[in-house]
Formats: sequence, structure tokens, C-alpha cells
Amino acid sequence: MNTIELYRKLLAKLGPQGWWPFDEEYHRINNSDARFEIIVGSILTQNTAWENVKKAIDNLKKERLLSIDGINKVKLEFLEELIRPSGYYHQKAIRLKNLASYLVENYNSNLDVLFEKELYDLRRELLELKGIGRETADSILLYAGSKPIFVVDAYTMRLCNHIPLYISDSYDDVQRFFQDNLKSFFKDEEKLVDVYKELHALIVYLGKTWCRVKPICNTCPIREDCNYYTS
DNA sequence: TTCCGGCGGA
DNA sequence: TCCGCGGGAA
Repeated sequence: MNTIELYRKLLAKLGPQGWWPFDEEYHRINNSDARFEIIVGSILTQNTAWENVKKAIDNLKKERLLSIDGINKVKLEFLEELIRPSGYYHQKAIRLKNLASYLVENYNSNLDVLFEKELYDLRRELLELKGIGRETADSILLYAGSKPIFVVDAYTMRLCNHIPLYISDSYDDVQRFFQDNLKSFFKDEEKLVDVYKELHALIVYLGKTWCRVKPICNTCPIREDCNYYTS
């Protein structure tokens, strides 16, 4: 079992996951607000079930506040109220407003300028912001910016240990492992970005459904390749 | 009760 | 490295 096989097997068994920006809606309206929505989602979903994030995003849409200027102008207390379903709403409201004001002041609310920056320069820059750690920064870069960077999360770590695919507790090491493997196989950068997007989504689904803290191995789609099940 | 597409602070 | 943050659904 290697990263390529993992990708192929998960895609074959589970199908494409339809994460951003695979939705037709995001292809159709490939504008700044759509990209900003991905950024907002990546912050709201921090340790939070996606269903709850959707409610928060719907609330923002309903109030027509799901834009850089909208978040920048809205009162903090009202923003908290709108995003309450996504949990941690005090800190997440502050994180959103920090980010929005940062985008207004430094990029004149223009995400195209933001994503023109070199990948790792921009990554360092995003990590400076309060409320954006490695996973959130990488989600923003990959899903909103279509930059070639692989998102690692708790599921990825667990899966790597169970198979085992690569043993490490280091986010950076696991990320480098996936990227080195996949980019040597998928030479075309656009394809590589799509693989990064899809594989992370597939791993999340796998982790949410089978490879949990208490794994449900007997129906897991990759149990035959996993040492955790076969031993 | 558990778990969720983490993060900052100490 | 551990802890608080937090609502919603199973």
C-alpha cells in the first residue's frame, strides 16, 4: 500500500467527495465571494462537524454578509450570533474579523492578488494570523487558492499509523511524505492539485466513517490493506 | 456521552 | 504537551 494505491482505492470504493470546489455552483460562480466562502468554511470547520458549519454559512448568506467587506463591517456580536451553530463562536468570530480586516488592509479585498503570491511565502503569511494554523492555512491554499499543498489532519495521522503507511507525529513530515510521493507520480500540477483535494476529502470520509478513534474495521473499504485489521 | 474537516496559550 | 473553547446530532 502506497499513497497512489490509497488514492485509487479510496476513489474507486467511495467515489468523488464533492468538496469545494467540485460543486457545480463553485465552477459557475468562480468569483471572489465563492473563494472567500471556502476560506470562511475552513475556519468555521475547525474541530467542528460540517453540517453545523453549513448552518453558519447559510446564516451569513441569508444576511448577505458572506463577503470580505461584509464580515469586516458586521458587528462582532451579530457575527457571533450568526455563526453560533458552528461552535467556538466567540473565537471564530474574532478569527473571521481578523482575517477580513487583514484582507481589506493588505489586499484591498482582492483574493486574486493574495493567491498570486508564492505558495510558501503566502503560507508563512497566513500562519501569522491568529486562528490560522497549519491545517487551516493549507486548506485555504489548496481549496480556495488551488495551490499544490496537501492538507494533513487527525484522520490522516491515524490512517498513516494504522495501515501503516508512514509513521510520524509530525504534521510537516507527513505532509512532505504525501507530497513527495504524489507529485512524483502526478507530474501535471493541475492534476496534482485535484488529487490533493480529492484525497484529503476521501481520507476525511474514511476517518469519519470507519477509521475513528474506535475503528470499525469489519466494513472498512481498505481493511485488506491495513495492518490494524489484518493483524 | 461522544464526536466533529483545530487553534492559541501556558 | 495539555487545556479551554461550544453547539448540534447520534
